[in-house]
Amino acid sequence: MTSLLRSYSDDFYRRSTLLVARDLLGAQLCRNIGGKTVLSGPIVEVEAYTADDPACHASRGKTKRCEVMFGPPGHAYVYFIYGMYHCLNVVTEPDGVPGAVLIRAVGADGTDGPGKLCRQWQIDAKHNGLSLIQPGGDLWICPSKPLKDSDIVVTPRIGISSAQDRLWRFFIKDHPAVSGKKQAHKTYSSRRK
DNA sequence: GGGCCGATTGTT
DNA sequence: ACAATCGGCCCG
Repeated sequence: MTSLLRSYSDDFYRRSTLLVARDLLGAQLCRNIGGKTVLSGPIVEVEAYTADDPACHASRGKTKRCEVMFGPPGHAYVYFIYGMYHCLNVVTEPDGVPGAVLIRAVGADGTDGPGKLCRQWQIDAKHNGLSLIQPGGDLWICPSKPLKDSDIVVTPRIGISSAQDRLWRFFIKDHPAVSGKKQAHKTYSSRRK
C-alpha cells in the first residue's frame, strides 16, 4: 500500500465546494493523536454547504462560529451541535468566500455519521481552524485514485429543513459505512443540472 | 438577559 | 416519535 504521508495542497480546496465534495470521496482521512497513534480510512460520505445556501451556517454572514468558513481553504471547520456532538468540515473556495464540505462518514470501524466520527477520532473545537495540508500533522487528507461517477450516489442533505431540492449529499455506492440508507437517491452520473 | 433551535444519535 | 443536552444566534 502507498504511503499515507501525502496530502492535497490548498489548490485542491480552492475550488467549487461541489467539486471538492465529489473529489473527496475515496480520499484517506488521516489522524495522529498524541504524535503517535494513527487512524485512517477512506471518506465515503460528504455534504456541500455554500454561501448562497440557506442551510449553510455562513448564509447570513460571518459570525464567531462560522468565521473559519470565510478563511483560507484547506482548513478544518469544526462546530458543536445538539449539546453533545462535533462535526468536521473542510473549508473550500478562495479566501474570503465561505464554503465547506461536511465529512459524514469514513470507512473505518464504527465511524458512520458525523457526530460519531468526531467522537471516536477525538476531533473537537480545538481543531477548528487547523490546517489540513500538513502530512503527518494532527489531521490531514491523503489523495487516492479518483472514483468513477457511476460509483457515486447523490441525495438531498440529511438533518436540514431547507433547500431539500439540492442534491448536495454524495456517497460511495453500496458502502456499508454510509448513514441514512433509507433515503431515495440518484446516481451522480445521472444528476440533473 | 432570555428563549429558541440545531449539518445528531440512541432509545421508546 | 422523542429525549439528551448546551452553545450560538437573534431579539429586545
